[in-house]
Amino acid sequence: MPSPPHGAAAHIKTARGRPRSEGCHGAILGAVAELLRSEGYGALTIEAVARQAGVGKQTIYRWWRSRAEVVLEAYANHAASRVPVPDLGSLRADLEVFMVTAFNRLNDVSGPTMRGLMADAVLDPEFLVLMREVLIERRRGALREVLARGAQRGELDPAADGEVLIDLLFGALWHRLLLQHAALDAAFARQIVGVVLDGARARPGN
Amino acid sequence: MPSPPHGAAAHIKTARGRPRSEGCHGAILGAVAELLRSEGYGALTIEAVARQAGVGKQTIYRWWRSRAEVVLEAYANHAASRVPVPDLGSLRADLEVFMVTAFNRLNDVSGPTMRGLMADAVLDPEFLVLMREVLIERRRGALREVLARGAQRGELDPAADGEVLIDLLFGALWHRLLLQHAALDAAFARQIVGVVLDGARARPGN
Amino acid sequence: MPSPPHGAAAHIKTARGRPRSEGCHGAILGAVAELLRSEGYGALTIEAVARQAGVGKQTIYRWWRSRAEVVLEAYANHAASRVPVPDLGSLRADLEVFMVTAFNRLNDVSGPTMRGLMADAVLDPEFLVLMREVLIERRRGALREVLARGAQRGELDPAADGEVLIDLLFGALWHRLLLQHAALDAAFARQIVGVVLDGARARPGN
Amino acid sequence: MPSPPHGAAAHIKTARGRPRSEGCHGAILGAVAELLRSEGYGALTIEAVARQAGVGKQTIYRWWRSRAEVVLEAYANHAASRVPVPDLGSLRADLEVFMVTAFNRLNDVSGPTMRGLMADAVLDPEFLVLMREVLIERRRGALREVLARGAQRGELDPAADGEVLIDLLFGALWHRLLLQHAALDAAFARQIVGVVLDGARARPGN
DNA sequence: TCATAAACGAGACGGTACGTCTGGTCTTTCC
DNA sequence: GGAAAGACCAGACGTACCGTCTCGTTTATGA
Repeated sequence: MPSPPHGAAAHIKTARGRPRSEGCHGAILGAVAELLRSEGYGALTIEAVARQAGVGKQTIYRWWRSRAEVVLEAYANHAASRVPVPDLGSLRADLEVFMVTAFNRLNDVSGPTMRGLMADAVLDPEFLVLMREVLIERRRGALREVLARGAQRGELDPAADGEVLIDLLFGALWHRLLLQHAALDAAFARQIVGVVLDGARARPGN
Repeated sequence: MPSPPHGAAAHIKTARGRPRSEGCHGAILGAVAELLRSEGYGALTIEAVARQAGVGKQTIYRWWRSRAEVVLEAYANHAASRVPVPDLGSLRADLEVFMVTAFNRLNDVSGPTMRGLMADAVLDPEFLVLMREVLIERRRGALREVLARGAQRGELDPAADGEVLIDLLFGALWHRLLLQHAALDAAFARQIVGVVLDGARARPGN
Repeated sequence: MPSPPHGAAAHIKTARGRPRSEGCHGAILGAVAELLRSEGYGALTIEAVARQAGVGKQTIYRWWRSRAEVVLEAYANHAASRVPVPDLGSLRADLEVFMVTAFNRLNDVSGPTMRGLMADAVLDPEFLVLMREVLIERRRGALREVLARGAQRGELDPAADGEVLIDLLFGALWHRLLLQHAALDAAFARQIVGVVLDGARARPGN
Repeated sequence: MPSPPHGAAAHIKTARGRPRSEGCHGAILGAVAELLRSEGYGALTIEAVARQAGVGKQTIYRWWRSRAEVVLEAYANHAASRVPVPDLGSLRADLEVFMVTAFNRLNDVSGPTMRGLMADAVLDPEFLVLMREVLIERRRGALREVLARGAQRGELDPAADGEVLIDLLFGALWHRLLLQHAALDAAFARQIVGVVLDGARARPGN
């Protein structure tokens, strides 16, 4: 993420005085990553980040508007910038791989962070917009690509609305991620892709 | 909700001391409803509830463990106790009606509350368990009933896993509710039910 | 009192960050004085002081450890810094004037405050030490001076222990102040000084 | 102390209903003594006493008005009922023995309790009256007796005011007890009695 | 013998204040 | 003139006691 966040916009002019320290910026993001790892999202307060990073609170507020925005950038930096788009020649295979890849990342480390970000987004409309743009939309785009490739191959009913399919697939993912009532595993990936492609309706000929 | 909440559990025996006042209990829930309506989930603090209800803070903590638990009970009391299960003779119709009914409730008033509850559940594992039990599971049960009726009628592929279908349908609902990137309307209900039943795969004969 | 109170100790070095606001410090002491006057020692809570001074509670705790310490400083500021030491050429006259002066101050305004401070000191050993240092010892010193002058003039029995005389005189003062069983008036001053100098023993020659 | 305390006054009439339990009364006083010993005056709350005594709070309030009143009675019960009045044939000896006896009791166990009672008395005028009556006045009376005996023997200057002497002697005692700046020991007893009887003034002939 | 009435243990109740924590903002000095 | 440091106002947090108020139960007296 390039991240000249809020306020800094349109600093095309000379930028007098001491330039903003990239070192600070990095130290803050590093502190966030460290705290997420060691204490969890709940313990992540602006004050704790400032302490951990050896930075004044004001410096954090100069670059970001809220805890959630810092975390979002720290998270985006480290892992999410590239969402790989599989291309195996089959829509079903592509979707399954895509979902399993996403599941794996969530199960490994990023699950708690994503859950925390979503919680903050729900309570903070301004951040919700940002998160949709830099996190959600990026992933929807990747999935959209997969679907488009399938459509080109003629694997998709032309009447199907891609956005709805994306809502179904990501919806199922987020549902289990947030509620934790069942695992995000390969079986689940296969099942939701199966239903979304084939439907659950009984068919005479089967 | 029957709700002899925490600590009071299983006091079938004598129940000594002054009994807890149902009046207080109700006043608190009423205050929560009022504050949710007038100020929103964010402004809902224990202190504000106590003030509004004319009650000591300790009295709230005596009945509930956290803000989220009070809200959950207030919400469950007023609207959620009865989840209607449509029975129109067709699985597709039943599902569509079920989803549209849910959407309407969310669009009318309970959307913000549900979003707030989910945010708290994500940050508080203890509450997550409670919320799954009294809110989520109740709704899943209703949907499960609808699916079971369809299966009995032979409308469902016997190989389909009901829980997965439920995750897909509720996942899509929660996804749009939380991210607010698109409306929860009848069209969306029709679309997701359509995909879940028929699949999005292109079919030669169609 | 110069008063860079607790925690700030020995900051001879640079003192980074925003310096503590003398304005706040003064506003708090002013609020304490005002509340003591209008509501009395009992009504003086940290929260009331913060409210009256337009200050956060934390700011009070940053400067002082307890209610009693704030009051002590407020009191010391306004009245006690200078304990006048009379010098009339006679030990008896000096002692009587000293005691009457002290009585007058207590009868006018500072009586209730001194009683409150003593009550807190009795229940809080840490504060007791502080109070002895900045309030009691200062006054004992003044009385010690008076006695020393008398001794120089040869008016005191060289065998007499000054500290014991001070305990007797201040003891009598505090006794009536705390128990309120009799007035602190000029007659009492004359009487205790008389006994302490002359004794109450019957003497043949008298 | 006979102690049919407050409210019960003048029940000449039949006294219907269940009579007050002497067992409770005793259990409460015992709990107070125990708590004073083990936790100190500061930790002594009505709730703690009720818990320790296995008694409802209301029962305590039925007999006494405040914490201080319970403590006062517990203290008076166990030690203070009899203030011994020495009679050795000499005023000086009687006074010294009286003071040393008092000092010893304070140094042994009752010091903290007396200090706590005084702190409460200072903050609670109603209790101050009670404490003067049942604690202070009793002791002043004993000392008054000693002085009267001395006067009868012609050992006291007839012009001396006994109350002032008492204020001086008890004042010195309380002063050191409350401020803890020096020990209450036999030397101090001898010194204050010496000054009060002989005076500290230099005398030509001595 | 049984009704009345007060005391009892228990603990919920409305309050008040506590001391702590965090959020955002501001005000210094240092670089 | 940016940045660290940290003081500032504000206000919620959860806890501790306060003194009062129900409860159901117990223990007396008096009808």
